[in-house]
Amino acid sequence: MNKNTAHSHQETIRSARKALVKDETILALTETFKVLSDPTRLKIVLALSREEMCVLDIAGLLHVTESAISHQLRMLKTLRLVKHRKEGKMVFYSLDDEHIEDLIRVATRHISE
Amino acid sequence: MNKNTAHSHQETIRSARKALVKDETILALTETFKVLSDPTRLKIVLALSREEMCVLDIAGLLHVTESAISHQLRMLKTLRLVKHRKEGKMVFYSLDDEHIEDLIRVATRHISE
DNA sequence: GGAACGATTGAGCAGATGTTCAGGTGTTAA
DNA sequence: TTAACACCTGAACATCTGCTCAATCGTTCC
Repeated sequence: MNKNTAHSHQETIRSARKALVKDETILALTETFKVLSDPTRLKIVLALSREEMCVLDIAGLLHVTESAISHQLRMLKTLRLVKHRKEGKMVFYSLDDEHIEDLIRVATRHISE
Repeated sequence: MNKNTAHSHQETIRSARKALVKDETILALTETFKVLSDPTRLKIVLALSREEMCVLDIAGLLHVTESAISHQLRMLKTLRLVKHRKEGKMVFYSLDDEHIEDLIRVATRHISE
């Protein structure tokens, strides 16, 4: 039998016994947190949680260019966090996820200690 | 009175009336989400939520170098998410935040639809 | 003392990220 | 048709991020 240090030996045993979270789950979780980790995206989500808005409205509200907003909306759309509705030349966006607001609510409670 | 388009005019009124989230709050929220948006850090937090661990144990468990873990632990320590306790040449880390686990729990519920 | 060990640190690097810019699509109105 | 508008897109850019590597610190044990 190998004479490992007691330390790394215990680690091996513990590691084998412990049921870890699946990598796939870890990635899904980090993806979720990553979307909300950018100020612009978080502001968009917060704005849309109040009411449906079009791109120019969001851009004006956040003082960010149309283009930047459009890029972020595309990402939010891909991740199925927002949905859109066309009306003439305007595109109205709204939240498409009930859980996200819970997540922001819990985080808000967290930062206020 | 200026003849703006009806669209941007309404935006102006709405923007003035609406009470937005403070920028300071937004930054605190994104900071919180950003910590959990990296797989290595999330795994560290999940591991420490089960039990106190030293650097080498975490490194072995996650198959990441000591150095990488140490770097991340420093960040987690700065953000007061973990605390440490020295015992000889080993440093044991543990969670220092009750709310983080709630946040992960809510996110887990979210990804499982 | 010196060797071994656990942990930390800083510089450097490759990859990811968010914005800008210029150009494009599709729709409406003149 | 033409012009204006709302929006979208891809490339380029600067910045940020997480890891590696080498060196270092502090502690323990011989």
